[in-house]
Amino acid sequence: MESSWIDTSSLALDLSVGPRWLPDEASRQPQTRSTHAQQSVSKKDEVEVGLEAKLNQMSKENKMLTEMVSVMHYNYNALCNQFFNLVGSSPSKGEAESPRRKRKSESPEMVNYGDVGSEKIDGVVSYIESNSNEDNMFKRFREDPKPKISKVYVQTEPSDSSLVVKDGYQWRKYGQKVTRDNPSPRAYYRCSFAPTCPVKKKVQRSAEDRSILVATYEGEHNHGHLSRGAGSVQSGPQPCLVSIGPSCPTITLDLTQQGSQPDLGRFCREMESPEFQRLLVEQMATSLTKDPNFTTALADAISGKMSQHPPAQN
DNA sequence: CGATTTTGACCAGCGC
DNA sequence: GCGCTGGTCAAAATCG
Repeated sequence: MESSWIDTSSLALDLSVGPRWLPDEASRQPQTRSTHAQQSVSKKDEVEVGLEAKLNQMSKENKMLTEMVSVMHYNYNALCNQFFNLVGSSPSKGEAESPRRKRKSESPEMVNYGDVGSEKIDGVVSYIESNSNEDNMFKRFREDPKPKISKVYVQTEPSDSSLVVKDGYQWRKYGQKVTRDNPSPRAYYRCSFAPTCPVKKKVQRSAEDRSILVATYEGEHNHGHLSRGAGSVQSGPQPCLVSIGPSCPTITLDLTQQGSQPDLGRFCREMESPEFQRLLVEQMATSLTKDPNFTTALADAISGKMSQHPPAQN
């Protein structure tokens, strides 16, 4: 996941959380027409004030959630690094490379899908799987220390046949192969920003869904994030866009704020609490049920079902 | 002209 | 040992 914080453009934060203001709700507001002009003006003011308050509240919530996710990302990376240091304690990755062309097995054990995230890259949605499950990581490092591997699934235009995953890093392609289990070719890339950077990635279209690109990252960058802001090297939290799906409300998080470091410990404790988990689920459910598209689609589906199977007449 | 991509060849691991 | 396969190399081609 570390290499996958990409999109820079958006500062938008649409969590669809909390009470949602629906346009047609406005028209359903009390229709009673006051003949008194001043009364209607003051009502209008009240509505505006109320709306502003709601907006403020929502933006506060959004800000808080943004910080939480940012902290979660920080914490995750910190934990990973700690774990690497504690358990791995092996010579620097990449430096101690095994003899060249040593085949690496892609055993299921290596890629653990316990930690799944998602993000939006240049208009496409990607889902990230990384090998962060602690048990398996521990087992893996005890048995055979290997470079960190993560997978990124990138939804692309079906017409787009290129094997390019824009992740903000600079890659140099060094090979392409057609593999046995997949008719589409696999492209091999190496990080070309730093000659010593050991990170490699493989990009191949999914055999099941040709519109999905599967990028497999191996290793960790030993330099900052680049290719943003006129090629300047950047580090720290990268912007993150999370999209649950086309029909679901989007959660757009901006992690570009690099100013103050929030209280990591406090936020992490909060996020681990069952209360936070419960709230998260509640907010997801709320955002779904408040989404007019969702409710409309649900109503359509139900009415469709009912018309297919009309209730038994008595 | 330097950087990047393409592509055929080569090499090593693995299963039989 | 042999063949298959994935991963990498490196020369040529292409691009900006």
